[in-house]
Amino acid sequence: MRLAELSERSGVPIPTIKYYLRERLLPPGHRISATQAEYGEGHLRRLRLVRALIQVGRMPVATAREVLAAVTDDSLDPHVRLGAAVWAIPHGPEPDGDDPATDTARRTADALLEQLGWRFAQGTGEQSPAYRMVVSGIATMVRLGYPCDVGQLLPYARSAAELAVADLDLVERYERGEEQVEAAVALTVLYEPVLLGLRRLAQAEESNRRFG
Amino acid sequence: MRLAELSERSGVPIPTIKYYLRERLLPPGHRISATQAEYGEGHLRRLRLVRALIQVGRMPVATAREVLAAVTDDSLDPHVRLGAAVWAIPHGPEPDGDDPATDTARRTADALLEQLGWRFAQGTGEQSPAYRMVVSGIATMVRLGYPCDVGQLLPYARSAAELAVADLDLVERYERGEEQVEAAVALTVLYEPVLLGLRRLAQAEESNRRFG
DNA sequence: CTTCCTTGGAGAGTGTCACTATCCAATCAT
DNA sequence: ATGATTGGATAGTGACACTCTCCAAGGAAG
Repeated sequence: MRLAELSERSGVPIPTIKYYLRERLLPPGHRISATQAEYGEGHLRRLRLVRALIQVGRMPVATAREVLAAVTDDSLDPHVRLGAAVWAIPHGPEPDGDDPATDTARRTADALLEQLGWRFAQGTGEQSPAYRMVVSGIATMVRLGYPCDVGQLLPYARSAAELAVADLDLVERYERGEEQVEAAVALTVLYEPVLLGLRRLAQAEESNRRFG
Repeated sequence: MRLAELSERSGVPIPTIKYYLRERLLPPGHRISATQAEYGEGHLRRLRLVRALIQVGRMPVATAREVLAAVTDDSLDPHVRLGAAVWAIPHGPEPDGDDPATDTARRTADALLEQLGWRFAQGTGEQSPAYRMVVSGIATMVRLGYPCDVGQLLPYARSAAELAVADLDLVERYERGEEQVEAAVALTVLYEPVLLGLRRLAQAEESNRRFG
């Protein structure tokens, strides 16, 4: 398959594909001659994943590159690779270390994880992006004057635990290996908007039930 | 309080506050003289909310303006206002109408809502942003070759329903009125990163339990 | 009073980042 | 042979959230 066909079948404009190639989000095609390269189904698949990460996951190009590098790194054990890929995924704004609200948030988060018995959640040694994400979110709420204590967060954490079970069930449908890692990344990222959308719909439904 | 003090207490640079004033994200201060204006606690509160919407919610300025306009619109009934504010909130990429994957996604979403009995979820007349968000997310997964049928989505929808109950419980702690609408907006937006972060942490925990 | 500093406001400029337009020489199709 | 197409490199575009610079009108210190 040539660049033009890759573009047609993926719906991504040719210059954009060239850009992704340049940024090493997409591996180069198999060179046929000095001016032609051949692309396979793997490229098509990878290209769609890239688009999903960038457009749906709103991920910066540099971050997407890291995630994809982890997905493809054959030198790692699949389980480790999965961890590395998901580890690289998001990370909004970093928690502001100078802010007392951040300290409060950190204590709340730690208490919550303690109560849930999530010992691996903070990551090994340094703190995981997910942990920082939670802390920074709580800190923002504290700053705005919303209480946001452990009791308030618990139902959210319990729902998150259910979600994780559903996630892992889906991931286990795939063969261990690159395919599974790719599925994990895709499902983690792509279910986010779906989940948030469903939450909004459920809110509307619940709101109507109570006040309607 | 003068602009300088507002800036110090909020941590937002003066030029940025001026920018928000220009963009009508922040109501103008009470003019004391031709060159001076006084700002109150309400301004500080609003300013922090603006930052939260833009930086945490990654919301474009224009969208934030709409949301805030709905929050402040005294001519509307609080319940309607709440709906209007949340309605305006985000909405990543629009579903691509020309794509067969979008049709599949729409059917899946409709079947899911049918099965759940969520009748208000699609919005009145036109489709709600949340519904479009869900459709576009499902379509992306279909395009990537992930099955994503009703059975697969159901556990997510059930968790979303639990989340909505928790959300509405929190919102009901506040007095009906602007305060409540503001709380609803803040909680909807600010709990998103927390929720997604908790999901990642729970995934790590669950993954460790299964493969660790 | 006068001199200096600060204030709020307005317009233009900056940085970032994902993408796109333009060229170019080599090569393929006819 | 010859015109179109390909992949690759370089530079440009557009959107957007700020941020800089200037200005005239007040206020404050001497």
